[in-house]
Amino acid sequence: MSAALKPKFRRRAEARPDEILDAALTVFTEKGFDAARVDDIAARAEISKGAVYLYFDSKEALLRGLIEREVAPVAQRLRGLADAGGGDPKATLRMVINAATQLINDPRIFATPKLVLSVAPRFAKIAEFYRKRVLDEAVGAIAALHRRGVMSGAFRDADSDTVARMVMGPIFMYAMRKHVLGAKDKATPQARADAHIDILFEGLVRK
Amino acid sequence: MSAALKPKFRRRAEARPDEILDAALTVFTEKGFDAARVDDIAARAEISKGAVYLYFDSKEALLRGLIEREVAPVAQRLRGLADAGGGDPKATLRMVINAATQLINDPRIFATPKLVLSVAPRFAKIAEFYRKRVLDEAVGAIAALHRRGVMSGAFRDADSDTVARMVMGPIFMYAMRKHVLGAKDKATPQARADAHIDILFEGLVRK
DNA sequence: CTTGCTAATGACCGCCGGGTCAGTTATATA
DNA sequence: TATATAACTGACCCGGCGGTCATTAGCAAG
Repeated sequence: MSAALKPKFRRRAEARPDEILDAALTVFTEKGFDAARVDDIAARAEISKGAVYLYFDSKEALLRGLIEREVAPVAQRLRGLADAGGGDPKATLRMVINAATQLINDPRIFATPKLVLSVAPRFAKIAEFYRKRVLDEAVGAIAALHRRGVMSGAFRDADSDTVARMVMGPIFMYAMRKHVLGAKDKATPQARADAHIDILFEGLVRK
Repeated sequence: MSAALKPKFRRRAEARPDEILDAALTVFTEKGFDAARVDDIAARAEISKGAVYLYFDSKEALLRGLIEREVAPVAQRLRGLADAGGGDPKATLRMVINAATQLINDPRIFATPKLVLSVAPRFAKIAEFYRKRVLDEAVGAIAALHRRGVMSGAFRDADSDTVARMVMGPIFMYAMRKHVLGAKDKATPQARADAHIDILFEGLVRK
């Protein structure tokens, strides 16, 4: 008990807002928006509750700030996958399904969608924001990919929005089952992705 | 303003618990579990808050009671559709997708799943209960249907769980988008179901 | 060292909402 | 009409949490 005695707090953090949002994401995800106390978030960020209110006007502002921050990288990733894969729509779609199936396994990646879904009934603005900036983007990207595939003759013609739902729906449902309802599964992500691609590409019916 | 003067309250309702649960479902769905006040629920059931506590120990008990009551009919419906459709797996699956696509449009039908999803992070027991009694039942029923189809030569062989996810996932995703995120769509349920069935049965790839 | 400023604290307030309970009103019985 | 009892009310309590603010701790500059 000699040299250390770390200071009661450190000053001048431009990094503070981000640290607070990190803490908020963790606590909101663990407990849900209402049950999470601002004190919890402050504690997790290792500052006092008062300090939180230096950077954010209210608990709700914390939520909005968090979701806005989290949307950007997702949107970017989505745009990336739309353009990726060179000219081969089949290969690209395969890649997309593989990547999404892998990524969704990570609880941290699914944390924000999960949070948005849970607060959506009470915060219509947030719901709309997320729908337009994430869901519609994703659906649009996959639909566009499908249409390119139809043009190039790789895919049969079909309703592109439905195609998007058949790509994302099963993955989304798996995520909900695992991260929200707490199910464990035996199949590896790779096996799931392979089966998904096989059925989606070849269909269910024996020819 | 003479004869009526309706009594301040009516007595002896064996129907009370059910009326309260009806009110709870409405209010929980509108506001979410935490934001819903027991006073709100009482008001909606046209009784006082005190009366609610004559029938339920706590707000949480209200939630548990509600979900337990709502699970039974869903499970029953699932079992029904699994057995229906005579011997033709293709026709049965077509029917299942059609029915599910139609049913999910009704906000009241999706209300409980939506509620469960929103409280699941905080009430692990409820999440598990719902997962086993509803989700696993549904997945099991569809998987069994698929396996029957493989036996009879109607379907190609594939991982049955993945098949189940490809049947339910797109429908579930549509429901979330509509009932949770508040999206409106142009396509009719029939059109969506038809496209879903077409892609699922025939596959995406041009032969 | 002093001064000035900002980052941060932590004790505090007020209110909201879950839960209680003494009292009141309807009903059954006779 | 009188009595007993079950159903119900509504005022109340109290703990917890969002939000505030006077005060203090750290830092930079002269």
